[in-house]
Amino acid sequence: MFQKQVLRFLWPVRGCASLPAPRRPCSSRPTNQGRPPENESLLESLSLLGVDLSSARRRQPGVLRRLLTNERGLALFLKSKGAEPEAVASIISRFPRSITRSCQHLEERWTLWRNVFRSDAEVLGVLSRSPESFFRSSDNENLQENISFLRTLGMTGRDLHRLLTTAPRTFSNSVELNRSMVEFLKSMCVRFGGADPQSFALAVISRNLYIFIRSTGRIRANVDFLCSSLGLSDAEALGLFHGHGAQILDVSHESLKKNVQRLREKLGSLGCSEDHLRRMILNYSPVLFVSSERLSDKMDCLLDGGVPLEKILRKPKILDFSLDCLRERLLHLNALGYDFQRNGVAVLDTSKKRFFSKLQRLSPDTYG
DNA sequence: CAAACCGGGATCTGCCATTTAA
DNA sequence: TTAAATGGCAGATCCCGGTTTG
Repeated sequence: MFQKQVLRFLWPVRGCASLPAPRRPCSSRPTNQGRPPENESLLESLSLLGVDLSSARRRQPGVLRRLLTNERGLALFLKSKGAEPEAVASIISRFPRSITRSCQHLEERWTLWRNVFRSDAEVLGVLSRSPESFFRSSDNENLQENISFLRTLGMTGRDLHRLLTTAPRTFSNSVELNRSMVEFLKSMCVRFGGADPQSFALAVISRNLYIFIRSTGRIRANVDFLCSSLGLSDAEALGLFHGHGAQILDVSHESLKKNVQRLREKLGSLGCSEDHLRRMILNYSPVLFVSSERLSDKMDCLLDGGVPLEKILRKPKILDFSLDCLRERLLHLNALGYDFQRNGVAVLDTSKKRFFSKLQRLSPDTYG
């Protein structure tokens, strides 16, 4: 109890267990390149926990020089939540600074995360996957503000759960950063003449859970590029980004440009116009996720398999499926003399189960 | 009834650069 | 000055099935 008070007095701002490293006296010169040496007993203690020291050293060398750390407290804490020793070692190896958090701080942060999740196991799962997301910030107040802010926006418990599970880094962003992303999304809505910026922002977030871990600069660049490159009207842009286009906002800007350009070239070589390109992307913009080489191969595969180009342009979603999957299905369908022109291509955009029951109906003798 | 529409699930971290704090 | 905190980046689908529609 006494010790805790002392620590809090010495480091009242952040809930940190450790003291700042004291000045080294002049008489004992630092040994390696003017830096104080690593803390030998800390290294021992970490080794005992199974931590990969070289990994820790490579990532956050400063931590290994600290005189006061809380690795044992952290290990006990995580164990009490159900973590295996290997998981603890992995967490510390990947984010060494985790050992500088005090037990009280850990309890607080865990509680805040736990309120969003359904069980300790879920928290542990995400934490193990991405230790950095949990530990990178020591600001629990900011975490609380983030949760309040997102709730105020109108996000439900389920939304928060999806968000924290999928993109846990979001919750370690400063609340100002998240707020500015929301403001940016609202301004997008206004720019395109939308009526309800708030629900537009929520829709984009719900369709693209990674949005908060992107920069507004990237999103803006992608929006501007798509609008000008495709010559979108306000209404088209609004509809696109509110719908499936939300997903493609966080593709890296260079990739997006490249994929649009390659798609443009591919369609051009097939005799399509700019308008075909525009309509294809508006029909299913996630087609821009497909890497350009793969996309070209898939289109060739479909065309060779007898799928009319017009059908592909109208339903680019079939390009989502793997080359192997498309080949296999085309093989089956061609063997049965399936007419894509007459019967459409929706049969390619189904689950395996549905596809084979469809085949069965088409040819009970072969597939029954 | 089957086809078409539509959205969601898994996973997406680990590293570097810059700014801030002590 | 060092280390902590924070922002930002690269990478580049595939598939399933509930619900609505015809």
